[in-house]
Amino acid sequence: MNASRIPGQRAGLSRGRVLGAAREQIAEAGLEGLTMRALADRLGVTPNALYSHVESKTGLVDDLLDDVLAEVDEPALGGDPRAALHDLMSSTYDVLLAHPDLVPVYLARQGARGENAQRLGEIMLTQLERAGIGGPAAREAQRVLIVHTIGFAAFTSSAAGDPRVLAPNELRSNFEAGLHWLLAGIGVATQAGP
Amino acid sequence: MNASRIPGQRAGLSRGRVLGAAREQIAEAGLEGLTMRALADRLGVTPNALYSHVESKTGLVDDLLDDVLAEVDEPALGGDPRAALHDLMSSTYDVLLAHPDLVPVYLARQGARGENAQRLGEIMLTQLERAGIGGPAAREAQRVLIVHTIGFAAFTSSAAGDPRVLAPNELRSNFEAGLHWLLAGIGVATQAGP
DNA sequence: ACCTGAACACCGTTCAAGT
DNA sequence: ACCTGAACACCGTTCAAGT
Repeated sequence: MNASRIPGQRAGLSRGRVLGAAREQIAEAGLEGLTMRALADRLGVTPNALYSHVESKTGLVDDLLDDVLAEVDEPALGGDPRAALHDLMSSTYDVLLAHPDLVPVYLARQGARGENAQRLGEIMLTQLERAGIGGPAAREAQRVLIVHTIGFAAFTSSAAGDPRVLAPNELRSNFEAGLHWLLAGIGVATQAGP
Repeated sequence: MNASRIPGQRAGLSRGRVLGAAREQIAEAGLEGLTMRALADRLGVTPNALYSHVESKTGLVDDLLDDVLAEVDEPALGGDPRAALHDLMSSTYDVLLAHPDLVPVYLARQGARGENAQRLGEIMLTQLERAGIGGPAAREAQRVLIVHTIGFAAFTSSAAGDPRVLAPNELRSNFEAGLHWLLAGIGVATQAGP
């Protein structure tokens, strides 16, 4: 597109601008529409210019994934640990569904390598500890809750394009039902379901 | 590779042979190694010849996915419905882990379009009914159990390439723990965990 | 350090032709 | 109907060069 620049001239790119453009591209054309070449076009740059700010397409997507988790609401520090765990998973579900194209990629990658993913994982362990669950049992509970939350978000987002769709409301309350069953099994359940 | 054939000569291809070669290719080179061109090479054929037996690469993978589910053990008809549900999900988990490269694709696709997937879904509903769960509650339970099983299989298979790995045994008993929590919550639990 | 130009080594899929 | 030959419209990534 932009042939007015010659080698050596800056285009004003930055890592942040590249990630932002990637989010725009996904929003407009879906995950399959996110190619290095389309991304370069959007930024008015040749494809290889991106590699000055991003190590690879895989790395770019990894950063995108972890950035999404920054939007998850952290529970208050002093509150009820059971409610905190419920709200944390529930907020994660909502945040994931706000970026439906990225959800299927989550379980494919190792679930917890980015900064935000690790931080959320530690918050979970802290709240589990406060609820009386520690050691290996806490890590078991943590994995089950993560799988349920990301898995159900993936299920919901893939069902969105289906002909005989369920209403998102129904799938959300389905997610909540499972979450309560799990919290009860782990031993941190509130008295009543919603 | 094979330049000895001229247009019009048969190569002896069939849908079954294509699917079989696809499985071999995945086993040797992983899912990313499954390309139409590599598949054609393996069969001694030009890439476009495959389109006489398969509608697209996506369709091929869909068939591969559903074929895997044919290996799942069906529960005995007359037994305890709680045990049947447990064994069915447990067998599904094992079968999925026997094909780790295909697992991440499952949740990305609509979970239940193939023949075998639908058949297993109906078996679940039958056993839930026998356990006293019917109607919308049964479909809720069904979704939660499916998400847990496929999700945990995906988690386990992605953790297999990890440096600080957990033993597969540990992840399997982690899966079992979550499964028992869910069955208890649904209302079809056995008295004791494993 | 940041970008362009050009290229490498691939993809899935289609179209026309041959038997 | 089943295959080849050739091509279309793409990919991610690398290498050399320019400022």
